[in-house]
Amino acid sequence: MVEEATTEQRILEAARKVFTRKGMAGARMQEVADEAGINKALLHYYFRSKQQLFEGVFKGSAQRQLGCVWKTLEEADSLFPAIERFVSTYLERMLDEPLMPQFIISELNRDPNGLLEMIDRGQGGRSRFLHLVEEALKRGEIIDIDPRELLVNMMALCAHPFIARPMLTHIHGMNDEAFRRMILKRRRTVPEFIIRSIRN
Amino acid sequence: MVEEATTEQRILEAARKVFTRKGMAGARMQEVADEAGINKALLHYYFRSKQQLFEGVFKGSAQRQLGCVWKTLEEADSLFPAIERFVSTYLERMLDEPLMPQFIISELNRDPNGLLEMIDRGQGGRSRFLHLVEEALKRGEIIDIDPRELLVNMMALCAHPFIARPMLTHIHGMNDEAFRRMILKRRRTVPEFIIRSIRN
DNA sequence: ATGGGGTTTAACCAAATGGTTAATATTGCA
DNA sequence: TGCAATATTAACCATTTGGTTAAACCCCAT
Repeated sequence: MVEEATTEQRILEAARKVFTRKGMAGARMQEVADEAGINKALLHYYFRSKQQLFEGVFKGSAQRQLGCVWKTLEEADSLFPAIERFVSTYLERMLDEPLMPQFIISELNRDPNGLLEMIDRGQGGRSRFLHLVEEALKRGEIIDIDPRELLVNMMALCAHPFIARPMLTHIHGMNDEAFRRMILKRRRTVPEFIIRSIRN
Repeated sequence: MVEEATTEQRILEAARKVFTRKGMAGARMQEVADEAGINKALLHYYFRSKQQLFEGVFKGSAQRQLGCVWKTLEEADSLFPAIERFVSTYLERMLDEPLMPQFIISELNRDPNGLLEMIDRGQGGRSRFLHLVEEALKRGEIIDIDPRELLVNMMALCAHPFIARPMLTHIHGMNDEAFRRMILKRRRTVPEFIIRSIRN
């Protein structure tokens, strides 16, 4: 028996699509309703306002995605494997939801308050990472580098291809399949790139 | 004698601010008019439509900024200096206009057609860069690396701090001054990071 | 001064948009 | 079966928004 999606799920899925495509300001409630195959009034029956719908989508989608990425850092017990797992997990997650990074970034720029608290979930992973860098430094495994800057670089190398996707695919003349292959390849090359540049 | 800005200039400047803050969809013509200290009708007197105003702002701002960054690659005659100049020029330019990267990226994601042609101005710099990588490879200066991927990494390391600024400053508890210092420091550390990881 | 071109404004308009209402259809259950 | 709660819809509303119009204003060459 085919379990049909509940109306609420269909709405959230439709809203996710429309919001990530058009952004909060550009998204139209009517478009979400159409995408979900329902009436606009029904949309407001389930989610009283656009803001509320937005939060419903954002919190679910973003937290699910980012959560398991940060977790790789918390679980790691030495630096190089931490980097490898962080990068490959990040890239694999985002392949499932390629518009998510740009969406998060975009909304964070428009409304820094209220969304940032969600980022705080990653603080555990962050401090764990800083600790791993310190340890590796003490053991003489890596050169002296600002651990915060290293984290910035890791996130940059992971996220940027998704965020700048239209630009990259255009500059390098890639189609969707080529983009996908590039990301899969980067699961290996990005950790190599990072580790080569910090290894002692 | 103080040369006052012409009305058209004031409009463009105001529009740039509003568009970069709110994006195309979120920007309001009234807000641009207010910011410029003029009437909304006068806005339409100078720029017949929102789209036209948007293009006026975008083409000027983006082309001016990106133009001289790509130029650093065209002018360079060996790889490592090319990387150094590209990075420092990029970072310095974007410090003047910190919202520009996010703005470009964001609009490129919403409307890939029509804006992409502007990116093509960079093709000269791109092919020059690929050539420099090949040469360095032949001379045995660097390890075997996909030059396109190297370019992606360079752009990622430059652009990402600006694009993800609210997230970064929040995660690492930075204020505006700390962010600025971080960018200035990266003029040196990013080229080091890149070159260390590709040098033979 | 004055008439005419470019500039600026107040008032206005039509369409789009987020949101509401009241009535109808469906479902679960006593 | 019948009734109450839930789900769904069509029609409607108030506000916002991009855009227009026609009149006023300013400046300067005649």
